[in-house]
Amino acid sequence: MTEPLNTGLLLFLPYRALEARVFAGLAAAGFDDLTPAQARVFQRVAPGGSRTTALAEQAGITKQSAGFLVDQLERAGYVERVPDPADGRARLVRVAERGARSVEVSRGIVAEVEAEWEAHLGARRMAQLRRLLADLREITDPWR
Amino acid sequence: MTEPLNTGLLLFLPYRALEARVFAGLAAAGFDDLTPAQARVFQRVAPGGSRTTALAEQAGITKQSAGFLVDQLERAGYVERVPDPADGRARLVRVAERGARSVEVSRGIVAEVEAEWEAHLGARRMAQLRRLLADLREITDPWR
DNA sequence: ACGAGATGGTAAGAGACTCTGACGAGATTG
DNA sequence: CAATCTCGTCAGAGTCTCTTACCATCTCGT
Repeated sequence: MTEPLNTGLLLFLPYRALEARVFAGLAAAGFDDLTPAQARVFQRVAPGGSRTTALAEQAGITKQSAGFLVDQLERAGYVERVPDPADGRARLVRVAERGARSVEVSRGIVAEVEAEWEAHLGARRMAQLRRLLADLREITDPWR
Repeated sequence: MTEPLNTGLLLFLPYRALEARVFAGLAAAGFDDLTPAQARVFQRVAPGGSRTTALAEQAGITKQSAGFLVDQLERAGYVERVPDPADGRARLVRVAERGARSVEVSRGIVAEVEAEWEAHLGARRMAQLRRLLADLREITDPWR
């Protein structure tokens, strides 16, 4: 892992840069109580709601940790839990009102950063990058 | 951050896949005492040695946390600390013997994964991807 | 139907990781 | 030489994650 520049580090650097920008922007917009760990779970809540177990798998943590973080997100008003009509054991985690507002803000920041990247790379190469990453996802993302 | 596929998530997925492979391989090779946090610091130790403060900056953590992790890495034999001849306050963190062996192993695993990616994308597009990421690094990596 | 096993979720406790604030020792600048 | 900066450490607290264990509910085979 110590050679000049392996592909992993090359992937990680822009990811972290983007994440940092989103956090700074959210904090500036009043969403300053969101921690990185909470955000990584919140980010994966599907439009129709997600089960805690599904969130845990996709975030790469145990369901206990996911439950812990969802508790905090619920207390802070980012998500709400409703019973899952399809399964009496399960509850669906859904984006709540405050969460939806934070999504709006972060969406704007992501668009801003992506615009900067596009300005640096050029529109054609930016599209190329996205296409390459999407292709790579086929063999690196266990969830589709 | 909740839309179907922002570029950040696209970057993160292959990164995590690679990291997971390296960890599994290291553990299988007997380096099973290395934690993710330790590895993220260890990964950034420069060939000639690095100062704790520099490692902290590059890993995006405080110098206290970095010192804590270097302590563990030292105890486990991955790194050693030597006085910095250029600065009496500082000590240089260098890769130790066991650390060097782990680097060899992880280098092999990274090469293996990159070969799989190349097989999936094709040699030309893999090179394209690396070039694009290297370009992106210019505006997302504060350290060069 | 009904029992066995799988699955969604929670609880308790411990350990790992990180932060803020404060500090000493050495370097740098004027 | 004095003021200031930088490297690193210590102390304490908070956050995040894990393992182990458990209950409730669903699913499947008989």
